Amino acid sequence: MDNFDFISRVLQVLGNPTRFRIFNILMTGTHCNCEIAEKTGYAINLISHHLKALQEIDLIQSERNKIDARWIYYSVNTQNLGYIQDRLHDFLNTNRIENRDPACVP
Amino acid sequence: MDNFDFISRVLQVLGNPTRFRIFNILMTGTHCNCEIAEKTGYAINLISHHLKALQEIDLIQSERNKIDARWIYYSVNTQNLGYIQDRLHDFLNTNRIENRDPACVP
DNA sequence: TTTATACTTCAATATTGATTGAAGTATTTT
DNA sequence: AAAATACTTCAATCAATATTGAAGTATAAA
Repeated sequence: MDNFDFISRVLQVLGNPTRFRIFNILMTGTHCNCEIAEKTGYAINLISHHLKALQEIDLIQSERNKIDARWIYYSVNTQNLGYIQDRLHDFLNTNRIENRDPACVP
Repeated sequence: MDNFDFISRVLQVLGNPTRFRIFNILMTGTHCNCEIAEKTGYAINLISHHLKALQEIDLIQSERNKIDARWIYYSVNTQNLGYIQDRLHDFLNTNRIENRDPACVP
């Protein structure tokens, strides 16, 4: 997957409003599935589904509680978020835009 | 529409791979519909449809050719792109992430 | 003023993937 | 060992929207 496809995929994943909302909750810190359910009102399996998509692009990570491993904590993968932030910034950089004359002229 | 919804909408629009590809072509400079069709192979009305969506969030703009007004030129709205770039950068800022203990603990 | 061009809009269909409900897994508690 | 908890995975349905084909609009050329 080249950089173009990577950015496209990230936008696709965050482009879903439900996922965007869940991600934004994780931006306020570590949460478990049940807490996200509480805050959003979404079904618990739906949250699980979207967390998986976020995890697949390494935007978030999960960790089981040391004492009670039934609890799984989800948090933003800060290192990769920084990377994505940079790639996205580069992608949207206005300097990339060339002063081009369209080929189709009368 | 608050900033959160705005970013969500931008991600939604760019999250579509076809639109993302069209947008990326415009990042290489001004194009008319027919040129995008040539480069992508997409149907001309499909391109028109996606350009409209990009235009609705002011990511791109259009201008008719002065001599032959049948030609419509599409280009990235650099000012608004810069704004979006900044908002997105803020949104993804790792400093926003709080060091939070999940409420659900054993 | 008829025809051609460049593009848009509309309406219908197709596709993707979001959502739901049920079943399954892992772990802990009793 | 059985029941409860926290969550995941599967399979089916549903909804949003992408795509297509046809008709429509605006402008220019013949």
